[in-house]
Amino acid sequence: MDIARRADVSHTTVSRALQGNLRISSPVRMRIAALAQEMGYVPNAIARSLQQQQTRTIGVVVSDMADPFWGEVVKGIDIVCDSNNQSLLLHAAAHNATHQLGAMMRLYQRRVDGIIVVDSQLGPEDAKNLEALDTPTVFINSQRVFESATSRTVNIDNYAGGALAAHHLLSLSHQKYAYFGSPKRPDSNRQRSIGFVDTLLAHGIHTSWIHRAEFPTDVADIDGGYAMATTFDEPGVSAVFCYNDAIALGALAGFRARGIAVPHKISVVGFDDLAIARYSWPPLSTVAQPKELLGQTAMHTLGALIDGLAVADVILAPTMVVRDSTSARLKGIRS
Amino acid sequence: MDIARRADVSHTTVSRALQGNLRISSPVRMRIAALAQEMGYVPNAIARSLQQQQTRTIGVVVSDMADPFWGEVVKGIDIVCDSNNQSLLLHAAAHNATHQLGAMMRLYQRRVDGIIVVDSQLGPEDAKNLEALDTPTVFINSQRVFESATSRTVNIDNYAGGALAAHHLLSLSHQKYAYFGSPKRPDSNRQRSIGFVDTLLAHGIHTSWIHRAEFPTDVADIDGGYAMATTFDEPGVSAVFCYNDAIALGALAGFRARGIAVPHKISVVGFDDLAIARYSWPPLSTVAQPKELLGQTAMHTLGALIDGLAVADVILAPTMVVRDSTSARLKGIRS
DNA sequence: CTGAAAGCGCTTACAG
DNA sequence: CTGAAAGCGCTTACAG
Repeated sequence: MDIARRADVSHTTVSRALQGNLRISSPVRMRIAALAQEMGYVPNAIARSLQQQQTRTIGVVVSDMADPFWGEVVKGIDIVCDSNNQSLLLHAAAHNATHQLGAMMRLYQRRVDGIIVVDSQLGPEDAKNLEALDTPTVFINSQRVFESATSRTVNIDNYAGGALAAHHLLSLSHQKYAYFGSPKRPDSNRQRSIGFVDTLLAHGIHTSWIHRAEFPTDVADIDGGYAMATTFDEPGVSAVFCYNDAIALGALAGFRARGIAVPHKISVVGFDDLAIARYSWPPLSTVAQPKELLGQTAMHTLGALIDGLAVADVILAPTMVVRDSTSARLKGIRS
Repeated sequence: MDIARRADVSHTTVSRALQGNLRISSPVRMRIAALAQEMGYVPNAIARSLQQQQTRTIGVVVSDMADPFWGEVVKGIDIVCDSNNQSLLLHAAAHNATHQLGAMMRLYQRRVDGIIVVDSQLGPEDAKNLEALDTPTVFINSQRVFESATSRTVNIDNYAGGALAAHHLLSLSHQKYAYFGSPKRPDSNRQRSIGFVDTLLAHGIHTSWIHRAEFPTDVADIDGGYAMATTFDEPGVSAVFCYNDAIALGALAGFRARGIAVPHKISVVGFDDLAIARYSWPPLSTVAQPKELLGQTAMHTLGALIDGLAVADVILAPTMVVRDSTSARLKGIRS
């Protein structure tokens, strides 16, 4: 270390001084600090990581960074990383289980202290790989459910979200309903639809009055929503609950293309509350997820896991945001 | 190294075998590979980085990860990182020059091989800090222009984009125009508006027929667009070009709130071509930026910089995407 | 074809 | 209060 020579002390002393170790005398500490400043010395975090067997880095794997929903979640993660003086190693395009596992492997090579995977597609068959990685991991809105000793889960309460949508629509006295689902997200799709349907049934809506649509797994959500809205044709349905805002936004466009007025002919509710939802036409009624909070909570859970503390899975509550894409039933499609 | 003992060879041999070094005999290589596999050995990239003085990591600093535009750019960056076997260290919420410099400092501590800053707010006064960092850097869509030996720039041609918008609107025979600008992005805002205005002037539009609006710097783009649309009041203006899609989307909502039909009363064109732009109401005519390509190009430029090759700044061409938010002039606001 | 040794830039127990 | 030494997990020039 050059600065050791110029300060005429040892290596060791410089290292300690820069850490603010109180065993180093104040004058020496000042001199070293000044010298470091002047020489533009910046400690090498790589060397430090190697020595300490800890990188202060957390890995994040995301299915699709172009999705604004995940953008907000990652922002939440980043904020707490920043305030913890941790860094964030990102894999931004891991759209299936294989890619996600691959990304986790690469993160492990870099010895991240922990991993957050967002929109996880991993299932029980991956549990052994996970344990082999032996890195604390938290899953945000995982799409399949399974247990692993080194991992925890932070999820939105999808069932409750579906119920929220149902209550809102029920209060508007609709009678026939539809659910526009996403085939790519088995677990959350199921939970949302079940929460929705259960609630409708509990309020006297007959099964035959509840319809479902799904789109091919290889099309984007928004296109899927558009497609479902243009082809959907159940007489009397006046309210549709969509798996997420992207689908709802597509559906809005699809209904418009058919000349079916929202909300007069049909009410639509989404899920997520994207930034854009307030500005769609009509402004979208939707079940809101606390996106940044999901990220922050995941970081806190991961922190506990890393520190070896006991932590439980967490489930966050959604809220209903009413805007103008829903209104009281007048009449449905065709009659 | 445990595996060295079990294979009954040295440390050195294991290291070489795992690298596929041909100087190691084939049988030994096989045996070691099998052992490594069986023992679940994964090389420590941190140690490797320290030894090689190269981390194969690139740092990315973004002003706001919740913005879908940057999400797509980062996705482009990630894709080439992935195929280069590089990792991506992200700082996701550096919304001003100070934060951006701070983030770059943290990246330097981790000895990233290079840095990409997206939506850079840095200006000439930061040049010396940049050079002190002595890390190859590329700026994507930087908002201020300056030179630095260690950095390059990848930008959209903002001037050409403004001209594209003007040509499109001119072809629809509008007469009075407005530009809805973003005060937070001095350089690109200026370029887009100048490209727009120059082109209009060149086609005989009188200066007094071109109006501009801007919103307070502390409000979000989309809200700013809404605000401008609801307050804008220049008689006869029948076409507005917005700094970006967020502003245009807000403006669409604002005009709608006032009962001003788009495009019948007023045409609006955006800039960016966000995924949502096709699904707004009406679908937005906009100047498209090649978002993933911006990210990929930045990576290639950065690669050259890292390898010490000569590279120039690059300017990418925008394209005009015509949808339904623009049409031939009928009449403007009020008359 | 294989190994012993040095070194990347730090931190920290041990000794003084 | 300060320093010499060992070690984190790798790679690679040098020697054999």
